[in-house]
Amino acid sequence: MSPTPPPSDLHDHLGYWLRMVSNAVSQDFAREIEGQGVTVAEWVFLRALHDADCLAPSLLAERMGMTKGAISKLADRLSEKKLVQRAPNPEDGRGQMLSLTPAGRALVPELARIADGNDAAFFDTLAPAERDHLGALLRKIARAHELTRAPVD
Amino acid sequence: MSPTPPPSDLHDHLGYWLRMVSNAVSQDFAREIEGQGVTVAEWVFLRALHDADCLAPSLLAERMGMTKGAISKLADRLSEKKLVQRAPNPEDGRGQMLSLTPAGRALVPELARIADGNDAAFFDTLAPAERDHLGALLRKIARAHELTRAPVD
DNA sequence: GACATATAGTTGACAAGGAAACTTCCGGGA
DNA sequence: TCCCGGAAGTTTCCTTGTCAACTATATGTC
Repeated sequence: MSPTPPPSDLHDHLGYWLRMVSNAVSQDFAREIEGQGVTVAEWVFLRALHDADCLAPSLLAERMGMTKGAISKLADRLSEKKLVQRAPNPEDGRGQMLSLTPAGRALVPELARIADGNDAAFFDTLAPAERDHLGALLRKIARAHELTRAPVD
Repeated sequence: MSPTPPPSDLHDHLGYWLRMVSNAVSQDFAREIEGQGVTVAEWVFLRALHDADCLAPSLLAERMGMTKGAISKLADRLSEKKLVQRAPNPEDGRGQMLSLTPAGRALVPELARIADGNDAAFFDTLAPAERDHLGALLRKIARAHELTRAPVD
């Protein structure tokens, strides 16, 4: 028997493969939407706003799993790009309401198509049943660990 | 027919679930090894060095999927922590040879055990067959896209 | 009504990685 | 031998996130 067994290999962990594939997907996607002048975090931000019509930064922070500070700066950038606008919350002097500008609203479907294409391209090496299975497994894990935040990075 | 179909939902993408689960695993792991004074990138660095005995920074950059600059700074930090040492490469005046210090070598099995525990804890909600299947699917995707770099972030 | 406490958002300091310029060294031609 | 192109590392600047301190507003308690 060896005095100290060799440490487990990186490749033995599911987390390793998960990170590898996940990073590749995200990096591919980031590169594609870079052409639209937008980052992945900005895409998630815009997409959330598209559904909500108008959202408080604190809620967005909660949903995106980022700090208030990060959201504040993200909003600055998107506002600079004329994709998002801030308005005071009439019911609470501290709060504000974020919403998409027309340009921002117009951009979302464009980005969504890119996201669709990226996802399809990346997972087309799997058969449809395998894709379904992969999705089911991931959702099962997410549910078990009560993951709810939209992942950003 | 609607004039503009609604943009696809984030949740429709496999990449979304992949990122969500992957980020959760990594963040959990990062929090656990923080107690050992080490980051995830540093763990990957140390683990690679453990197998290689001595490695050039450029090779490490290749394997970790990071830039030379990042590796240079990572080596600085680990050297500061007395876990890694630099030596000049006798055969090439430009190169150097990175290796683990005794402290670094002693730390790797400790970190490996934490990694094992983290992985087990995270995926124990899946049945063994499901875990195998998940791993197989991820490796299939990695192979199809020729992913070889150890993911870091 | 006044004050203590909590909450919304902003800001500044810091961390860590990428891109590119830079330094040093190698090795191949003329 | 003397260049000159390329490779190895380092350094600088930029980006983008966290954390914690700060400002302003709201709310509950006496």
